[in-house]
Amino acid sequence: MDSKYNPQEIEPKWQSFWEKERVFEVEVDKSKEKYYLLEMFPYPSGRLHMGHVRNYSIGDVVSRYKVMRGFNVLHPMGWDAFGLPAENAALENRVHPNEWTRRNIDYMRGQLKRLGYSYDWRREFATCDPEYYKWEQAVFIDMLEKGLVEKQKAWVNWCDKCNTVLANEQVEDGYCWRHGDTLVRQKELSQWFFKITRYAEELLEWTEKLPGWPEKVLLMQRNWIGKSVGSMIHFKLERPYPDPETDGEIDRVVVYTTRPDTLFGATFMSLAAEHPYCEILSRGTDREKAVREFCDRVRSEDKIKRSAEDYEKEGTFTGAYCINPMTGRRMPIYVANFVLMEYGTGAVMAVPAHDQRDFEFSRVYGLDIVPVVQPPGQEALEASAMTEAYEEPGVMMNSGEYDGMDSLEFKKVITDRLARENRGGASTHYRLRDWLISRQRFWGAPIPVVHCPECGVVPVPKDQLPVALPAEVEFDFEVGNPLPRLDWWINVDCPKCGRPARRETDTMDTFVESSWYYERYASPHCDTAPFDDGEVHYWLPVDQYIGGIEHAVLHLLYSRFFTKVLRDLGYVKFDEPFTRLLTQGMVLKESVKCPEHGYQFPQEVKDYKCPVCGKDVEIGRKEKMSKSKKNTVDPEEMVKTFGADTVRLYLLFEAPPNKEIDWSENRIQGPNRFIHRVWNLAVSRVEKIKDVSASDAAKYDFLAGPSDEKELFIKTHETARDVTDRIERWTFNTAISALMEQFNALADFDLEGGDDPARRKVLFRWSLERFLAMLGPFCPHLAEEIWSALGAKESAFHLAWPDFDEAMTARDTFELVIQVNGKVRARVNAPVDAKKEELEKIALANERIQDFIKGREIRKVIAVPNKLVNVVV
RNA sequence: GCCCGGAUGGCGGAAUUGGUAGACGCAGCGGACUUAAAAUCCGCUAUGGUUAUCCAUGUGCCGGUUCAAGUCCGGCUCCGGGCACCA
Repeated sequence: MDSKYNPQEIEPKWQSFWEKERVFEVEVDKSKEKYYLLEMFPYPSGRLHMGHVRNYSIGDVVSRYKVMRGFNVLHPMGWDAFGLPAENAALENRVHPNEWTRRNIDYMRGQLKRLGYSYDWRREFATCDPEYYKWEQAVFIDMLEKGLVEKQKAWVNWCDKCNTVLANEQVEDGYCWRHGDTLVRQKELSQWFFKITRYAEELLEWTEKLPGWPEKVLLMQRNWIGKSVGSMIHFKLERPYPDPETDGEIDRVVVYTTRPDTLFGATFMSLAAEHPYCEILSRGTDREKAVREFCDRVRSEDKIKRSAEDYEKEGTFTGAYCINPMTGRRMPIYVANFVLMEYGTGAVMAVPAHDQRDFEFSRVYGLDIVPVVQPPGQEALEASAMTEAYEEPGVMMNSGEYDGMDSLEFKKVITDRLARENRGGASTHYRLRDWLISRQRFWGAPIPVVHCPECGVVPVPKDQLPVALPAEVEFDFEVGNPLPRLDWWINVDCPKCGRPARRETDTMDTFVESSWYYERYASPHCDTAPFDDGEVHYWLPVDQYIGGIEHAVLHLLYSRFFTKVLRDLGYVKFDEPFTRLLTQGMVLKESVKCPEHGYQFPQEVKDYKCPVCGKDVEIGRKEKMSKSKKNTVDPEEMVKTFGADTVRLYLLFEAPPNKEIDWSENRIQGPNRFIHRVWNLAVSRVEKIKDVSASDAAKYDFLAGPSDEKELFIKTHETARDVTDRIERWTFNTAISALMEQFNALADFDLEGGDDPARRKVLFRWSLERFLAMLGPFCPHLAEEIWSALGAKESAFHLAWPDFDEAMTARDTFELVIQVNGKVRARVNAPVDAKKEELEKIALANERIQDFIKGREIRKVIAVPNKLVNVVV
């Protein structure tokens, strides 16, 4: 060993050793219990960021730990390689996105290897490999045939910057998830959808059966699915209207409500601006122009404005009326700006007495308020006296024969009656919408269908897959997405009739690729099917998945859906992809902003002055590292300065995995110093213990030896217990602090003292070896280096995890705490397992305690064996 | 508005089922080594009290249960996150 710790030298050495010895390669082995550990794969943006390093360092601890515990561990890595940044880079640099992507992958693979992660690199693939998306296209065709994918005309989200549509899950607060500054517009377009709504109930039910997931994520998914139980109610129109779609007639408006009990109080009807009836009902009347103008205006407003809290409730009368099925009342039909087309039927029965929005609306437009639910135990509501809607349950009133009935009970009664009379019935709704998966972009998996003027939509036959992206394409800002212009690529013969047809030019949402990549890792090179049956059912489901909380309803919901689809298509036999999930905390850093020059790199800011102009800067709060805020720290720089082991140890020691980390250059000194101390201790001791073997430790009874030997022996056992426990409980920061304690004990242990030098050496070596074994998952290079300096020929990767024997930690005395009235007044040594009575005797005999109880009456003495005695006076 | 989390020294964080609050580390202070600095090593470090091995106070606030509360119960405050005109 060099006297100086030099990670730049030892880390690459061990990395190539692991690669050469194929240490991390795994195969199906039915004699061993499998463990599939997965971290969310990265988008190859160019360089790893600190969040990646944290994610993968957490995973690597568990992976290496499970190997040492005897599991057959699958730990793969790959690339989420399709997506917009590659395409934008292509436009800017006029290179094919593939070239940009591959270059980034090569670079980032190198970065991952320099961090020493235990991946089986033979299983690596990128989602932009045609051998990968070929199988995605095959599944798409299966789904098409099963009716799980459909082209629908709908109002969809459009981002002007992405130049494409977006799924609901990709719209955050009305803004594009990629471009936080770009408002999403609504456009009516014909697009491809995955029928995820068919799985709404199953996806919801299974959230109750995933105990290994954080409750928070399950809750977010439940909210997103948004189940509500209510009724459909038909309202007859006053007169029929012609239906332009079917050439038939429209005679009713159907609404969905969770408050059928308030039906007697429905005094008008509200339609969404996107509702087709707005036009139909007003056509040819004097309301036509006003309705069209109102609808156009509302529709052109962006989502964020429409969902703002102070968005004023507005509407306009369509000129049409419908009839309340219970009261026969003539109800005017309005278009209202607060009614959403995407929820329920886009039409709402308005009950101003019992819905605050309807109440406000009725005030503005002078519509009748009829209370039908009476607050229990209070006087009946009086419409003229109401200042707000009464939304709670109560007792029915103004509801004919049902007056006096409990409103909750009435819900069932009225729904049953409507169903019996064919005027409605029970209905369940979900907030979840179908997943819009088509994108008007080049760099994605092509949707494998052709459009034939004769046969319509025709899937590409499976033996002609993949429908590969063209390799020879010019990229130009003026043109944008080149795909729709590539006549040679688009013009094909219809696979069905052979006549000229056109290829679909939309590609799939990149979230489709990430919905099943983890299943492909089981047999990444299988070329006859998406998965090899034996492999996928040996390894899957993923036992532990680790990634960011930001995917709580995106990737994690899509993946659950896709797995269920694959199951129903007969590809897999399990229901859920991820048994356990850890959402790791983000790595944060404060941002620094100059009022004139915007965000600045904190490390370039001195004395709170802008490095450009010298003006005072604002120190922002700690937030997620991002390029736009310039608050990033490049992990590669950190690895160059401190070494991979130190960066890993810092990220693991700073906080528990699920908590945020405030990046601090200061605090990396702790782990850095610890690693140097470990190195220095090894350098100074290795030669002295070379001639003894740790296995001789079994020959000695250290518990009977000198007290310092006994203490090190017990500490070593206790550390095995604590580190194991804490890894199992996912608090790696405290696992590391336990290792630090054992190290401190090792460093304090005097190798020279005692009566039997050989025994001391054996003890020290045995303790050091166990320490190194447990250090391995955290600092693998350091552990390997010292392990080999001790004479080992095998990799420390395959060491057995230190066992723990309770009997080996048996001390014969403990520190007894003596309290008077619950306050600690003395500590004395007492024999372990002393009886309560003995402890009481010891406590009362103590001089200091006697001072405290002198002249006072002892009311009670409580003794807790091996802990404390409390004297109550 | 609704639903989840949180709140412990100057800082990150410990404290399995109520039983020694502050493990481990950072920063700080003092000392050793050094011509000097860095590094390293040793010691101190919750707050207050004329800082002895003593006393008092102390885990966001108010109250309760208990021999004993960071931990349990009731009522708040603040912070973070998710959802939100969902009929």
